[in-house]
Amino acid sequence: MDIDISAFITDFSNCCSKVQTKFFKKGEIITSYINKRNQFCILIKGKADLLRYDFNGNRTIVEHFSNNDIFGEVFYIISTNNELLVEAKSNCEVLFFIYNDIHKKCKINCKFHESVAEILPELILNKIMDLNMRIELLSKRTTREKLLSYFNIISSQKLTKSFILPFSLTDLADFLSVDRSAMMRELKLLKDDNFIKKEGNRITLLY
Amino acid sequence: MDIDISAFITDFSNCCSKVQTKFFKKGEIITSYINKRNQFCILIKGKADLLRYDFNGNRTIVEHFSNNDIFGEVFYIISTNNELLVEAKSNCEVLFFIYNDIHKKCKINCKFHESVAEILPELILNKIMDLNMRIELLSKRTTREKLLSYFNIISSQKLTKSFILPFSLTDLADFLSVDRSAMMRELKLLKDDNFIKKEGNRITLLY
DNA sequence: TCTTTTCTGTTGCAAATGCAACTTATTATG
DNA sequence: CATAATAAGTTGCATTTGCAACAGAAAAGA
Repeated sequence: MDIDISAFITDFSNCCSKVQTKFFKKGEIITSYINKRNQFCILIKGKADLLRYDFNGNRTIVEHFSNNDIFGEVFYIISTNNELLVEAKSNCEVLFFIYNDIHKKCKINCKFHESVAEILPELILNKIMDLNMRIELLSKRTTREKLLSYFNIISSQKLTKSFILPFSLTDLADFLSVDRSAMMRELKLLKDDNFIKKEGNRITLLY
Repeated sequence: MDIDISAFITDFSNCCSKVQTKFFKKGEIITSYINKRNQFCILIKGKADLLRYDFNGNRTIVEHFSNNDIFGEVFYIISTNNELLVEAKSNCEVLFFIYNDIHKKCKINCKFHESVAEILPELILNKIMDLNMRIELLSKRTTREKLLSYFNIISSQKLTKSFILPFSLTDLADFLSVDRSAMMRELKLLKDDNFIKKEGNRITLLY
C-alpha cells in the first residue's frame, strides 16, 4: 500500500482521547475477541496473526497482518463460538479505536483523527481484498490447488517467480487449513511433478 | 440489517449521473469481474450469487447476496485467474457506482448520493462480517464441522433451531466447497448420530 | 557455547472425501 | 397436463487427506 500511517502518527500526542497507541513484544496477545464489540485496531508496525483454536486443538491462522492492516472485534458477528486472538509475531505498534468514533468528528478536530477518517476507505478496501483473497484460497478443493494459488499470489505481489515464504511451513499449513504433514507431502509431489523448486522456505515457480 | 435503502431510492431520478439502476431477471448475469476495476454495486432487491468456475468445472459460490449487500470488482485484486461472475438467483434490482465517486461529493449535492455515502460504513461493515463468517466456515477442517458451523450461523440468525435452508443442497455444497455427494453422506451421518433432524431442506438442530 | 525448543521432513495407516454413475423426487416450462 | 430439467438421495471405489510418530535441522534462549 502507498499510504504511510507513520507520517501523521507524530501528531498523536495532540489528539483527542479517543485513540490509544500500545506496544507489544513478539509472542504477546494484542487482543482477544470477546465482547469488545466496537473495537477497531490499526497495526502501525510489525507482524501479527489472528488465530483461532478449535476444540480439537487445531490452530487456524485466520488472518495475517502487517503494516497498515486493520482488525478488531467490530468486524465479527457475535455468534462465533471459537475464541479468536491476535498474537504479535514481532514487536508491534497498534492503534486502538472505537469504530463508531472514527466517523464522527471529534470535539477538538484533531488532525490525527481527521487523517484516519480520510484514509479509512482505502484501509478498508485493502482489508476486503485480503479477505477475498483468503476466501479464494480456502475454497480451493485440494491442497495442491491451495498451494499453487497461494504461490501465485505471493509471486504476483513480489513480482518474481522465486520468493521466500512469509510463513514458516507449519504456519502456512494453518493458514491454508490443511494438515502440515499432508501439505509437506503435496509439496514434494509438486516438486516431483516439476511445478516448483523448493530449497527450504524458498519457492521457485517453474511454470 | 435495519437500513432500508429503498427509502431513498425514490430520489434517484433527481440524482447526479454517477449512479445507474438496472433490473435483472432470474438467471441473468449481473456482472462479471474482468477489468472494471472501480465497479461497486448495491443489491437493492433480490438474491444473487458470486460464482467462480475453475478449470475442472467445479463451481464455487463465493458469496451469496441478498437485500442491501454490496459487491463489485473493486473488492478484488487483479491477480485472480479464475473468472468471477454474479448471477441473479431471483429478479434483482441493482445500483451501479464507481467506488471512488461515492466519497467525493457530487456537483449537484444530490440527496441520494449523500445518503449512500452516509450508510456506506454500515454496508461495508456488514460485508466484512459476511466475509469473516465465510472464512470461518471454509477454514473448518471437516465437512461435518462446516455443516454444523453453517447450521449454527443460520440458527442464530433466524433465532430458531429449526429452519429451511436458504440454499438448495447442491448450492450448499458449492458454498461450503465440498463434494455434493460427500456432503449428503455426512448429512446422513449427522442424522444417524442425532445431531440434526432433516426433512427435505428443513434442518432441526437437536443439541 | 550448550541446551532446549521449534521447525522441517518423512512414512504407514486409517479415515474422510471426491468421483462417477444411477434412481427417485421435485420443480419449471411449453 | 405432459415433459423436460433440475435437485435429492444413494452407493462402490479410488484418491486424498489427516493422524501419529519419528528423526534430523535450525533457531532461540540460558
